[in-house]
Amino acid sequence: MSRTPPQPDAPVPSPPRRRGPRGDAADTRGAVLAAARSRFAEHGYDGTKLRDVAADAGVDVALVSYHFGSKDGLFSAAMALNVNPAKFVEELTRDGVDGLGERLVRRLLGLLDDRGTPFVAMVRSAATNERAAVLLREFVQREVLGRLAAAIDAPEPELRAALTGSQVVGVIMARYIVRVQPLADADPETLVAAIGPTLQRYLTGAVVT
Amino acid sequence: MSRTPPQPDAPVPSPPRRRGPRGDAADTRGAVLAAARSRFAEHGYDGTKLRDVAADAGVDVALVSYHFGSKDGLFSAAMALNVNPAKFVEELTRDGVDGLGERLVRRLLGLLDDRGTPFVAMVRSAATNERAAVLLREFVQREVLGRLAAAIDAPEPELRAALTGSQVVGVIMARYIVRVQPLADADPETLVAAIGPTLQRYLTGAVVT
DNA sequence: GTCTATATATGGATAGAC
DNA sequence: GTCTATCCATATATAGAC
Repeated sequence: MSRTPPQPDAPVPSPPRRRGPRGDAADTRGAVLAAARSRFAEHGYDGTKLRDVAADAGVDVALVSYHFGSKDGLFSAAMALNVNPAKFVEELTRDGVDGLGERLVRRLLGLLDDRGTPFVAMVRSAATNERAAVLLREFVQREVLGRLAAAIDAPEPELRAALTGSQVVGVIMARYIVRVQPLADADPETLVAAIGPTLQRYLTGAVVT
Repeated sequence: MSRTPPQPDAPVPSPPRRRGPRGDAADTRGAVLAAARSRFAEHGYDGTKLRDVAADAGVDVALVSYHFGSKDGLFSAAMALNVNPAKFVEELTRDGVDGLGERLVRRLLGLLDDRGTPFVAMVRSAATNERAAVLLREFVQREVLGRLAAAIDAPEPELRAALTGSQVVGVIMARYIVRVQPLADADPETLVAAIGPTLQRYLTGAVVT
């Protein structure tokens, strides 16, 4: 197998770009960011080429470097989350700890099922790129699991948070990246029923002997 | 951050290699395979360079191509599992279905905790490389989860198998790749107690409403 | 701000001497 | 079987004209 042959997602037949400032809304930066999110989510950090991002955004490659300095800079900017972790956790825990696991799964799937979310990109990139792994670890641990652990009240909060994170990451890998059936195409509520109790136990149940 | 600066795992001070057949055991092929497993596990498919593999093995780069034809060929050879899935599942299910979840976790951690196992390489590579993703999906689904689903006797065996797989992959990501604490350094038996019941429920419990 | 052209680096693969 | 030398493709980054 020829190692994922050079297949640009869409051949992008090099649309004739005219010179000078763009006539339209001209938010080059925004267009590049959107394209980058999608690319990073699909192919991970190393698999994403600046040329493809530029082509998707309909701008020249050089502009990417111009606006974001480097591929790293682009990645950082693209990963800036569009959801507020604090608000996210607050909404989940607002109604108490009962059914928290189910609510967490439901909310997460709702967030991830509409494509291109930065989180999928982070998980994908984390597998091969050290920078992405650090970002993911720090973000998940501090911004999400830390808050979650603080909100519940049980012994060994860090372990509980990590266990919860492991199941969440596993679902993301299985459903969105590796696409194991029937999990990949399962109805969201099926997964809520199946996985919710797991997270509930990790968060509030008996996890250590 | 300069995107994982060019840091070979060990600087490898280019040991003076003499010409002609190796005087020692001379299992060049085996040495290359071992090095490849370790590299693929550490850096994934795309992150692994033939030059590094060759350096680790103490042989010339050209020999890698000579023996395995291409990077793809090397990957396939390296991924040839050193554990027999059929035997693995048989041993797990031999004593019945009680405590199956715990036994599965315990056996898995025992397998993965001594480094460089091909499975970590597959998970890591699957995130960005399509070939690795296909290999992982097919292997896990057919060789492991399929047998496991057949061995237990419960409705919706495929969903159960996939759910089990998701938690397993999640632990691998969290413990070996992203290294989320305290899960990364947790005592194996702690994880057996924490995660075993989850798998037990996925395999034999009530997972759908 | 945007483009062209190019420097620079990297990594897989091959030809051919030994 | 092993090594040297090299080709070639790919990709990031930058210089400088417009």
